[in-house]
Amino acid sequence: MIAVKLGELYERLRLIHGELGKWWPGTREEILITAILTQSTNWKNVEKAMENLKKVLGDEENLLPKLHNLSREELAVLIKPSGFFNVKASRLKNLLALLSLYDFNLERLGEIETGELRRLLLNVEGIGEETADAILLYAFEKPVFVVDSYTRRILERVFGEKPGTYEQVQRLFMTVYPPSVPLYQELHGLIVEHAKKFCTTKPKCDVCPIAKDCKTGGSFTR
DNA sequence: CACCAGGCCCTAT
DNA sequence: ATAGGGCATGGT
Repeated sequence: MIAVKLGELYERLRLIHGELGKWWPGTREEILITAILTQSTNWKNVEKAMENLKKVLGDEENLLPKLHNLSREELAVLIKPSGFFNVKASRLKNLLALLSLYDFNLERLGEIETGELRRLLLNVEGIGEETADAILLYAFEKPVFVVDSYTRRILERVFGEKPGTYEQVQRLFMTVYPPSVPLYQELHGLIVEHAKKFCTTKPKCDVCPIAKDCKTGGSFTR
């Protein structure tokens, strides 16, 4: 049995899934929106909700200011397919309120120091660590690694590791992998895509190419 | 029919 | 710190 090294994970996943390209679709404005819509929700449902929004607001720029002018109730109806529509409508409004303080100028927001911008996002009710980091990595292109439930699951199943806190997992990845926006974007996407195929709640290790190196066979090493 | 999906917040322990 | 419940639609 071969021990899988965390540092080899990216390469292994790349060989299995190829290049993802732009994994998180949409403009930066859309990414800010979908980051909230996708919370614990299938991407298909997020797409339906986004289509509703575009249908009403048009699919060109300035989505955010237009959204800001909708009421929470109007918003809730439009994003219904994404589930949790009441809480998500509030969360979106909260984020939009923050963005409005910067006149929805994403360029200017992007110039804010990463740690500071992260704090701003975390102060928004409804944005937790994962959503904040997803926004930082995919919308603002900051080299911050995103940790989600799949990342923990893979750490657990493939490496037999107790995941620990969000920060611990994030630091682990960011220690092993050098800070790189394309790398972090791609690696997180690969983890999600791999997990969706093989690391569902009912593991499909029988058809997973790296299952033979999982904790049932391999061991974790740095 | 049951179960889950690219979380977060609040409460209780 | 960690566990559990609520939030809700649509796909399998």
